[in-house]
Amino acid sequence: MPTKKQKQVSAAPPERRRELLATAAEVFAAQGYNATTVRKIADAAGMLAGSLYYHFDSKESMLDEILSTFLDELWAGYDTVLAAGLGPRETIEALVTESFREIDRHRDAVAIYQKESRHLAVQPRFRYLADSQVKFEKAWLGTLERGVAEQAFRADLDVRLTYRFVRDTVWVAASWYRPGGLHSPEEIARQYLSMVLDGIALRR
Amino acid sequence: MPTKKQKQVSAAPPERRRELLATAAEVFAAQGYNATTVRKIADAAGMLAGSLYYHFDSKESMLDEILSTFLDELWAGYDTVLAAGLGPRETIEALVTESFREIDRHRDAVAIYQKESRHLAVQPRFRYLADSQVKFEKAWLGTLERGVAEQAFRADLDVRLTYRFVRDTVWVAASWYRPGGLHSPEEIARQYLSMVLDGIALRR
Amino acid sequence: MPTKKQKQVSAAPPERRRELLATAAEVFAAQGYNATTVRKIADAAGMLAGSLYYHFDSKESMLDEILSTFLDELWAGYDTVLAAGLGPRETIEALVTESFREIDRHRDAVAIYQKESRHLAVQPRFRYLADSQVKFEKAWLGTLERGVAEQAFRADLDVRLTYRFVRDTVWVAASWYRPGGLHSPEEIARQYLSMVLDGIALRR
Amino acid sequence: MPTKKQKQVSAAPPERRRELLATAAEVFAAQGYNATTVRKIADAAGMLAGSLYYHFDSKESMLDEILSTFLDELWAGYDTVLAAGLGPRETIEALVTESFREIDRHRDAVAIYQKESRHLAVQPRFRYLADSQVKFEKAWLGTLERGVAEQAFRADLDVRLTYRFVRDTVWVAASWYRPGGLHSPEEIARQYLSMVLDGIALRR
DNA sequence: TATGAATGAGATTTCATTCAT
DNA sequence: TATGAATGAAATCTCATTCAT
Repeated sequence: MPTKKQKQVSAAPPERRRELLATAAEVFAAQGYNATTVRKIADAAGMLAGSLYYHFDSKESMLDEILSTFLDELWAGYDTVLAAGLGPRETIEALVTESFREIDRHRDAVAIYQKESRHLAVQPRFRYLADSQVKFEKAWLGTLERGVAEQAFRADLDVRLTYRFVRDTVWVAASWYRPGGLHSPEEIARQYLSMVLDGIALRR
Repeated sequence: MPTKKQKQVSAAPPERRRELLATAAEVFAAQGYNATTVRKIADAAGMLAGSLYYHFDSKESMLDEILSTFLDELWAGYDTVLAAGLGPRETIEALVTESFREIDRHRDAVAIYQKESRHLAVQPRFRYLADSQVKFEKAWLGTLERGVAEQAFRADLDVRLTYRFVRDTVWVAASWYRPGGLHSPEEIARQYLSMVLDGIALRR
Repeated sequence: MPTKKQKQVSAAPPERRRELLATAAEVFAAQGYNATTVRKIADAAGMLAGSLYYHFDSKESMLDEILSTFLDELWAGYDTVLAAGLGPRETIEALVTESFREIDRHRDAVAIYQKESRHLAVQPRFRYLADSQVKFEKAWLGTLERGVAEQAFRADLDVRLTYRFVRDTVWVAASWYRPGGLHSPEEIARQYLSMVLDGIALRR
Repeated sequence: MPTKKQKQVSAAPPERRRELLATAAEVFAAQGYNATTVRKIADAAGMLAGSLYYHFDSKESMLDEILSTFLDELWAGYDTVLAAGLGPRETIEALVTESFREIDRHRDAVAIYQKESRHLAVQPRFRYLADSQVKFEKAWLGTLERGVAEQAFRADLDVRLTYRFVRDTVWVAASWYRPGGLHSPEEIARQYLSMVLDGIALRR
């Protein structure tokens, strides 16, 4: 039964949008949002700059949709993990693994997020970035604190510093990660977790 | 390393220049290079946009001077460390500590470097960024490999992954570091090293 | 007078055309011709912008048809009045009454005419607006002059000023007139004529 | 003592602005706001389109400044009249005369106001147009009502209709008025008042 | 040294119009 | 008849840069 492409019954309209957003995300990630002209996006999509405005209100709304779509999916994954009732170490392991999966699925969006979220977050339109940031910190920092209390994590470290360490460590990976590379997201997660949890020094 | 452009105006008091560059760096770091208009810099410096051109050739040359000054100093520090003939673990410790000191001294430049160096490096004018990158990798990766060989570091990790892990982990700190905060650069370095080398998990 | 363009699509049901023109006229009148996008018209008509082009050549041709239809009807009425051989005062009364009837029937067209005719008239396509203007002035000014000569109207006024006064006085009414309001066009005409002819001051 | 141009001591900066606004107003009045491109304004001012943005934020802000400046002056004049404690007929006479003086001084702004104020007034930025409208109606309608009560004006007319009649009759004059023409504003006001108050019909 | 005004190139956006389906 | 997608021209606006004073 050679149905290469199942008919998009009701999911028809967003199809083109999604393609265009993927293209835009690629260019944004590669060149930076501000350095990206809509003409570059249109070129990459094989159309004229003005034509993009049939699909989107503005360059900014493309950025908005890219980021919010990513964050929605990220939180779907995180919320599942957080609701699973795991111990602190297992929660951290699951969050890190989930993060690398998201990087794998949304590499461009993550890269954009890394570079732009800080100065975007002050704009009302992008308030949700700041909100997400807060929720994010609550989840990770809370887990780390629980881990210290339950003697899963070291107590001699500034927990806030630890939080930043783990957070940055994971997410900057998006800047060099290439989907379809040598390592699967799970494999990268495994090695990262090993380093983060046990260190890189050889134990004697 | 960056070859310094000839100073543009003969006897421009270096004092004012430095102030203006610091101002520019602050704005670049906060808003991103492309999103920063010369007007914003001028506003922050209390002058009109056109007046900046008495001091600098162009917006790009400000960026250039900020980044090259930073890299010059960074390499002065690194080269001293690398010439000291320390063991691999001690070398890593010294490099990390030196890195946090540079973040302390050049926070804005580091933040700019993080955000912009990738797409700048392709321009001839900023070739030195790519050169530095190569030299940087040689120093760190080499030290890590030496450490594995000398059984200072674990052999079961992908060393390239380890390199990125350590590199990113240290430098992203510039994105949240505030000079004059709770911890001195040395204290932060100490804790970071402890995490990187020994992990955050409690050993039983 | 406007020479009708050939109907663009052979058997386009004139019914739908008329509806669409009424819709277009409404939007033109409310927002101004230039500020009206074809999308706004299409929205108001419950279709997509491109679909309008099945019915009309262009946005301009809609405007053309609205204005020429209105002027055709206006002149049918005026010509009847002018051919009736009335005295000057009675002619003015009849013209004013007829004008308010036209405002009642073509409110939007009149409003558009008021706002746009001056700058449209220079275009060849809209030459008929200028022609109408000339014919209009001839009819009114002539009647007023005849009235002065026959001692129906005051001789101490600049007749040109009087002409403008009467003309404007009547037609601006389209800007506030709402069909189906308190007063019938005939009643408004009566009161306007009373003011124009006898003034608003109480006679002692 | 040939002082052609007194030195503009403190009023220096707005000089250029005022010139440019006058130019813009001229073009807006002639072609309509929407049909006027900033390029046309710039051409008329002998500069490039982009250069206008050194002086103004946007095309809209030029319009805003033109209209608000006009209304400020108008109300200064009206308020003086209204505060003078005149009888109703004398108040109407003074308001009409003042109106023609404003038309003389701000012909372009008045023409723009006539054409654009209705659809602008719905925008928050131009709320003051609606406010002014209300205040305007209060002043004129109030005076007319007082005049009816004090038997200065006819009681057999719909006063609201009378208000519109007088209001429109005066202000549309801006559409044909040319400063420096045959009649001074005062002379036009005199004849208009004569028509409005006593009618154009010859009394027997 | 700095200002005020402008340039000119290019960016984003708008919109009437077209056209295959 | 209408839709969905696009074109292409032009409009508004931005901004690094220049320059006379």
